[in-house]
Amino acid sequence: MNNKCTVLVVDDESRMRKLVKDFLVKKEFDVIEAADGEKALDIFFEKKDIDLIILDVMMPKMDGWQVCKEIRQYSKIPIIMLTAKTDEHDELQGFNLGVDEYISKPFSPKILVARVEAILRRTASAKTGEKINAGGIELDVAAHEVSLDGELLELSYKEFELLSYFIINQGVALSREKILNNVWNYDYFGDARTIDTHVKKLRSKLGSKGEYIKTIWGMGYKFEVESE
Amino acid sequence: MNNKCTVLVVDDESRMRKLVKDFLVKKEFDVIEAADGEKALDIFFEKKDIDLIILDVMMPKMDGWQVCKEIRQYSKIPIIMLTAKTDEHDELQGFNLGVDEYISKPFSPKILVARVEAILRRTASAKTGEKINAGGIELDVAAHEVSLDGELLELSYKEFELLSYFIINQGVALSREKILNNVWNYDYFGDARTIDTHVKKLRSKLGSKGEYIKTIWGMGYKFEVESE
DNA sequence: TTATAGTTTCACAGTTTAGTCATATTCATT
DNA sequence: AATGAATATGACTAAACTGTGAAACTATAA
Repeated sequence: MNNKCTVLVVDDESRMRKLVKDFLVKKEFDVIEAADGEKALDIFFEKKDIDLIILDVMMPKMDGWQVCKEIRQYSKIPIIMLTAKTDEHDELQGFNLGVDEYISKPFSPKILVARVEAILRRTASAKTGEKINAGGIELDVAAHEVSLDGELLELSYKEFELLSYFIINQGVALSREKILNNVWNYDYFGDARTIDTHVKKLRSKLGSKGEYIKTIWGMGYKFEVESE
Repeated sequence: MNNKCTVLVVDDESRMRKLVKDFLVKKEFDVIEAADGEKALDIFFEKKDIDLIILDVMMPKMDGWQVCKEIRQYSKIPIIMLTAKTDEHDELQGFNLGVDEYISKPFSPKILVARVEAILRRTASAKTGEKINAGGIELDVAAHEVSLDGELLELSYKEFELLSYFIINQGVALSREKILNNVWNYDYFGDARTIDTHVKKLRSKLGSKGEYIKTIWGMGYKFEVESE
């Protein structure tokens, strides 16, 4: 999947860096380490082929938020933040700063790797102008367009976001909460039934293909194409 | 089920280590031994492919709690604690430290193995795309789907949750209380007989495979596939 | 400002499901 | 085999959930 993607791991604790590095190396990633925020910035601006940054929040001199803010002025590179404990305020701050994922220590390295791969998959498809096809529904992420059997479909912003989320996660049962957190924002506190309304519209716009959006009673929705 | 999962067994008594090791090896696990807490930490941070740790509480130099605390700063790896006798205070402490299971000596090695397998199944299924097969019943946690010999089975939300819980804990006897706490919520105050009704429905939907859900008289239920 | 499209909330109706209860059955023990 | 206790079962009711249309609200552009 990845032709040696390069990940920059920033943490002041060498043991933690080593832990993360070893797991990523095992999964065929190139890993560069940085012991503090300043070094991280140096490396990032010097080497130009870094694909993702894993950033510890708690660091001396320059903390993770500052590093993130600095980088975000120049780059949209995916950033994963590591924080000591689940702290909702942190999480909100992170998403405002454009953090892509947020993992609280302690974490399972396997999960870390899974998140890294998921993010790179996501950004890869957005970059290369790749199109995703699911049962005749063609999604052009870069162009923000959807075609039904070649015919362009008019979708609103939210409708597109929702359909993208469904198609990217096809075959996976998605709870309303999960959908809200991903398609809306983590700080959205509205009614979960809003989803239903959007699903209704999507289904009607998708015509017969609307059936791919399945209802999972008591749980949420799932996008699935029959013949697979 | 497991492609040679590696278990780290930490106990100062070599006889106890050997006992646990022999049973795990018989079940196709790789086993690494450590005679004290410090060695355990060394091994854990050096070798990165350990899937589960079995940890004795009573050890010289560094006791099990300390080892657990140390590891939990870096990893969510499943930890099973062995203690000399059931002591509620210990159990609470362990729970706060993030211990996954708690087994009091003396224990039946069979139970130990069953718990190890249950925990690994649990963590494995958390990873996406993992399917669990138990005697022709295939559980796809991500898709929220169950197949019987390849044939998709229609289950309600609760039925699916209950069956998942049974299959993840296959081979483990489950009291009604435990089932209520895990499949329902901790604040559920309804009748425990509700479980019976759901078991009834599950059994009938599972057809001949319904027999895998065994009744343990005066206690609860156990999911077990004959030939195992 | 007004018009327009998009988003969200709400209430009602129609379904599905969960849980209860009474009765039948099974089990362990004597 | 008889007994008492626990479980299985089927029918029923209450509760929970979803689909839908319309109204309220928001943001945007003319």
